[in-house]
Amino acid sequence: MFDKFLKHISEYILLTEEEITFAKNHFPIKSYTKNEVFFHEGNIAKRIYFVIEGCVRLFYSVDGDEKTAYFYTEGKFFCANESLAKNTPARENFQALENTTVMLFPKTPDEALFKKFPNFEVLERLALVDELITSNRIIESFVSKSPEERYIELIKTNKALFQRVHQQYIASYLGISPQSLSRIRKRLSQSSN
Amino acid sequence: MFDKFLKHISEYILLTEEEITFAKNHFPIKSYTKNEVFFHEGNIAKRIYFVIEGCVRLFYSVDGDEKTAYFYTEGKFFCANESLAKNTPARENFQALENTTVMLFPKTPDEALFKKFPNFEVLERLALVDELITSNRIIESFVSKSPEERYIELIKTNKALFQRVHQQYIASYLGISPQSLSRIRKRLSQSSN
DNA sequence: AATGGTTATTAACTTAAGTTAATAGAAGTG
DNA sequence: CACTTCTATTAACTTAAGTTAATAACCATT
Repeated sequence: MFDKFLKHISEYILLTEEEITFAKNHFPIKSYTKNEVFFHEGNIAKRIYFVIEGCVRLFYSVDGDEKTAYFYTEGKFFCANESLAKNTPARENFQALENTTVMLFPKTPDEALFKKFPNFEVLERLALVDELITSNRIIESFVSKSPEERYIELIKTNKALFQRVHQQYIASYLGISPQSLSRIRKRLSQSSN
Repeated sequence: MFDKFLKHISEYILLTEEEITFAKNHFPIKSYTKNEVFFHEGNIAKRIYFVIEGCVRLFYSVDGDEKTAYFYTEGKFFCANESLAKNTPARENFQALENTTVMLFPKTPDEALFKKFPNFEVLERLALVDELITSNRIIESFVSKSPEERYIELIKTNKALFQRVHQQYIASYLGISPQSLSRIRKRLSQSSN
């Protein structure tokens, strides 16, 4: 499993032998079972997660409803950012949608660690920027596209997601009800025939 | 104007005398006139902006329409993040909605600068995290609230914005048409009387 | 293979947003 | 101050999403 981690992390940065050894000895690997909600709102985030294998859903609870904000798959970092930064209770919930294995990175900024292994600081910054870019794209999509257009965009950019994730979650991620997504799909399948 | 910068920046971090002097000598201050679009899509971002005074609108051009994604006011950092990180043409446009003064921070990560003045690195990370938290809140709002609820939320969290920004831009920021925002306002004013 | 439980689809109806256009109101300019 | 221009509101109509409920399709378990 650690080898898979190395493979994914090489997409971000080339770690030194020392850094790899340190990660192996100090960054825990954890596994969650399908559908397990392993981080609950109200808790204070202490760690940054990295998906080695599987798929994680970020959702908010609103009036007993779950509203999906994002999906994280292999090679992605995630955490309850605001909670981590401000030491406040998180509003986020994280759920494994498949049997999922993650690596836990230390809470940042960890200046002592960064001084010893500067690549971890670079890595963390890359992860932050990556997440920010993704978030900005989602916002762009919400302000500039209709639900139908967002659905079409998602198929284009991440068709694989539909093979892994329930449609109700995708509907929520698009900001609409499952019924509306069903209608959109019907509309599109009819207009293309 | 530099004093105003120091006042705002103190909300983030305490800079050393050396860092303050360096900023004064190396980080340019620029002013834009009301309505000026000072950064256009298609350009490649080279700088991080910091608002010293005024208000900046981030918008995307879609089929000749302008879609507002965010407003930046005093004390906020902004830039075309993806363009800056990947050296690709930006999709963002930035427009001063008032006469606006900004400070230009160097493109990051600037490892040489960070080594000499570590606080700039910390500052940049704080700015990134701040922007990410804001983005995540906006996404939470889009997936979990109706336009009307987003409008009510915005009044609660940032009423001052309504004194500074045209309603059409706020409508776009909420993901709806100006006419819809007008209707929402009417609905709410009637139901509260 | 049969069962029970979950997920997706469909339908009928309600509500609200999009669109086009006209009007009223506010702000900026000479 | 008058004029022009831009912005916000209103109206009428269209389109699509929300909602509730029923049904169909799919999965998991035994």
